[in-house]
Amino acid sequence: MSYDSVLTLEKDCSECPIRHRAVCARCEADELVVLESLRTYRHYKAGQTIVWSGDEMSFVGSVVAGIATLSQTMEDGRRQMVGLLLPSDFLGRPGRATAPYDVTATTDITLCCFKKKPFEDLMVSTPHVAHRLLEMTLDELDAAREWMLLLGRKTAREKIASLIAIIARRDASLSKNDPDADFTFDLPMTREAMADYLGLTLETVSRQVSALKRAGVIKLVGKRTVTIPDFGALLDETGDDSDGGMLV
Amino acid sequence: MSYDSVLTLEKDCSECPIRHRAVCARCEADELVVLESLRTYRHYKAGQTIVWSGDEMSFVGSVVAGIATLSQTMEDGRRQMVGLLLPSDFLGRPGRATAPYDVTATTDITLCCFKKKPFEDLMVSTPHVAHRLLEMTLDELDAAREWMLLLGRKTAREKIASLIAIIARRDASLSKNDPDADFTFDLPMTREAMADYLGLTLETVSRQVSALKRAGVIKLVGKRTVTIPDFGALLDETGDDSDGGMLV
DNA sequence: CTGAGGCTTTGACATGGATCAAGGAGGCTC
DNA sequence: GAGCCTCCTTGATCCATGTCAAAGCCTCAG
Repeated sequence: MSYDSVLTLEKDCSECPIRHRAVCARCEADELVVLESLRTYRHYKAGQTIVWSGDEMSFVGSVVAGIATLSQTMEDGRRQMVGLLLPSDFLGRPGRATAPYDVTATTDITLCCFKKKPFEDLMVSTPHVAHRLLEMTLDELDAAREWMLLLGRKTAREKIASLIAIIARRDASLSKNDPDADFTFDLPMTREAMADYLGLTLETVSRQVSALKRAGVIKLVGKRTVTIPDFGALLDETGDDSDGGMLV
Repeated sequence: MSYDSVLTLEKDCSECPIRHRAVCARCEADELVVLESLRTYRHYKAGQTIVWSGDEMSFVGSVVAGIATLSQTMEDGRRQMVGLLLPSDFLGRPGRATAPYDVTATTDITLCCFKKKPFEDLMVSTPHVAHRLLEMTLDELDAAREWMLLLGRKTAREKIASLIAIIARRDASLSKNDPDADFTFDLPMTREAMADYLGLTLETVSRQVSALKRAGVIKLVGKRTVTIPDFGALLDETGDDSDGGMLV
């Protein structure tokens, strides 16, 4: 294995960090061999735009490491984030020529890409890929619909609490913290990005974060590091069903 | 064919009105035979709840005729519609036990249903079904994301104009009207339902409909029948890119 | 250390949409 | 036709959030 390939994570698929969660999750060893022969890695720097809305998309792929966002912008500059791509999430759509949203790297990011046409062929020949992609798309649709409730009906304070709870939960599931301990994590985004997710202005975000802090629901260390002394208290602020919130 | 089966649209799949658009669109004649042996029709009256959020869902299926909505309700009664099921749309999710939303018939409705387990088997054995379902799910995801922009960033007036434009377009594509003529259609929902879609109150909906009428963008005959004298003028009110709006 | 630039906070004020309240229009039953 | 629904409209007022503006904090380059 070359030094370069170590740097860029281009290992065997069998050692890939997203092996068990990405579109290829269900593939057998022989299918992986085919995938491996088709894939190429791409790297983008934090802040870089990966695709512009309306551009032709010649490839599809999975996020291996890093975070990207999907967003739409109106003519006058109003912007709404419509999706978040975390490691193992899939980018692009087989069968579509142009991108419907802007895709932006929010951290340095590595993608495992396939040219669109070969991937479309793969979808036909490899049901495991198609099936896993369906599963992932259905999950994304659920997430989008939950977000619609947030955007359409929640107050600013509920929106902030919901976002923090979602990020906290994700971090908890990744880092397997002691669930009883206070727990602490970083908000991986600016106030402006939070505003774009939540359909608010950055000033309102700032004010509501301060309000939750004053109320003791969260604690801040610096601007970005959050500690949650009582997760239940945070959930009470989200406006979600008390039980529904716990189920996830 | 029995009298009863004519009444309930239970014809051969080959004569089914949604044959070319539903999950079964890609199926060959031999696959249809299998589907036909598994399907059962269900009927619901306008206003009836088809599934409650959290209920176990023992079936999945397609809308044959009529309209249903997907909605979420918060503890205090705030409600957000998160999806619309029109003829040929698919209801339910293979692999999931309970419904994540309320599903309500807004008109009398007929569903072509399959028990969940046999349908899941079908998904494996019939790639045409799985593939079509993926395609439909991706379309729904796009629609959900477009709606997120509307909910998060559009003004009340833009929301109303967008909703009317969407309904108008759908009716136009169904009825193949002369595109240059004024065209006229019914809003298939109450002001309250419109409010639940758009994240507004029914009063605001009423006011903004009146405002668009005063501005000459739409004309009303009765409460529900809308005429659009100049589609371009309506699109200008939606806040969408002038070209993007036209592309669809 | 100093200054510059990006991010964030906070204040003062404006306003779009929500809320509360009353009444109108059309359709239904009797 | 009378009375009663349900749905819709309109007015008055309130308030959450947006807008505009200033200043604070942190980091980085020099």
